[in-house]
Amino acid sequence: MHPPDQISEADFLAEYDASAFPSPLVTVDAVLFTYDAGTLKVLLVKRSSHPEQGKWALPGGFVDPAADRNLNDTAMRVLKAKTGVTPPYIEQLATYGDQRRDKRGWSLTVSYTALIAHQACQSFVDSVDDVQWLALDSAQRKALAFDHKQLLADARERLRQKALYSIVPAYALPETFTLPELQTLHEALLGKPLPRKSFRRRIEQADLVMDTGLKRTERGRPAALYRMRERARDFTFLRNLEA
Amino acid sequence: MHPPDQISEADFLAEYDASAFPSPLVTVDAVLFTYDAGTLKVLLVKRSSHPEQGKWALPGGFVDPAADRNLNDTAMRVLKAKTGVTPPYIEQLATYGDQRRDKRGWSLTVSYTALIAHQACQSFVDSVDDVQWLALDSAQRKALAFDHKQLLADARERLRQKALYSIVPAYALPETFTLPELQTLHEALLGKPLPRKSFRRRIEQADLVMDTGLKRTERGRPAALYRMRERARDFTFLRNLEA
DNA sequence: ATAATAGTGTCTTTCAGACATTATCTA
DNA sequence: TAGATAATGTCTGAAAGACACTATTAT
Repeated sequence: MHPPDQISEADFLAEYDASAFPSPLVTVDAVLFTYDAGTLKVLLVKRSSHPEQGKWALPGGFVDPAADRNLNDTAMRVLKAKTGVTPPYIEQLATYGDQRRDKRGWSLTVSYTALIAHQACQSFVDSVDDVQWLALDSAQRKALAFDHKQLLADARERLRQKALYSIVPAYALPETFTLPELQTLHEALLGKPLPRKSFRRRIEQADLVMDTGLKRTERGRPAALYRMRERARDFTFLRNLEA
Repeated sequence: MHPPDQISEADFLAEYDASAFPSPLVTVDAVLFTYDAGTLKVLLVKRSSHPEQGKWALPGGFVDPAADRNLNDTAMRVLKAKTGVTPPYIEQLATYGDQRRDKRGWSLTVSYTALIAHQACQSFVDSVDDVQWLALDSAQRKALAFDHKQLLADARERLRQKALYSIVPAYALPETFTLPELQTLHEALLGKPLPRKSFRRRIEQADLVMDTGLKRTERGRPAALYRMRERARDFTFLRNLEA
């Protein structure tokens, strides 16, 4: 056994100076997806200041120890600043930290994935010119700031996986939606068509959605409008759709 | 459009002082599991200094911007310091950051889950007295430093999930192992018995293990010794075992 | 031979895939 | 009515659960 220090914890804390040690820069970045006009889109922000000034980036910002009680607060603050609202689905994805990703020095960013209905923040986003929804496919071909291309690819891959065993992607739709709508969203994530019957059957059997009684007619037979049940947020099917 | 700053990025970086802004303390903690004598165990370290001096904690440490190129380096450095080796399986799990978790101030820790064979570091661990393997169940009942009880619970839950759709837990076993051995490990994680036939069938059909030709006899009929194929690291079954 | 453990054969059950059929709207 | 899209019926196939059975060791 090492002998314990002779000073008390209180004395230790009184003396402690956090800024005495070199520490990474700490940020939070969010990958906010939506589904609009048959297209997966992601929210990007034009960087107004150095470094990487002028480039498009994921919405993000420094953790503010004074304003944020925890990391989730930071993520929500950052997203609200760019969309005017807080998305109905937000989840921590991964943390990226290394020497090189930011020219200012050793930096670390905690990445969040979030989903929102396009209409829920359309007017806000349209009102500013440094924020835009970009089609996911073109965003992934673009040069983004820092390692955001990687964060974006990882977030998409995670959401793609979820499309195989959950209906979490539905949070990218309005509160009420049709099953064909949800199916095309899943198909966009998976990059391939899904069997209609299987898709509906598993959702209905697991009782993940509630029929509103309303219908939406676009062309052809009207589709039933559903609302997600809260249990769908965490529900996972025992069996994946084929990858 | 905002006008871009007139100074160049190079000038900006030359002026930039990272320590001018308050930043969280940044650490990495690792949850290292093993399976020995029919028991799940986790590696704990006795804290030699303030804060939480004398309490048991997960192995961890500050990110060292000078020594670590990235977060993985930090995780491996921390684990090597406590076990003498680097585990064959290590994966980032989640990041915990808030005002309260560390009395020194706003702090953030990136949690890693790792697996290793007990024998691979037994002698090293036995040689020091501030490190020990503790049965997972008792560790979870103990008061651990900081929010490590939560990190431990989350890591266990993630590994439990993996037991349902992969054979990743096998990295907690020696390089060669028997299928009954692997099955009892999965059963320990899931807290319930598994059907023998199903367990073997899916592993064999997916060709996740290689027969070494050797047998191990404990009592009764000798069991075949297998080695994991590299593809088992990332393989996931299409269908989960029943939760 | 018996006890103990490893490993197999095979039937049932569950649920996704395939695909034809029916339903309900607009023009 | 035709065209379009939504929704269902029903068969097939793949893979997990149940469980009885066989195989191989030590004592």
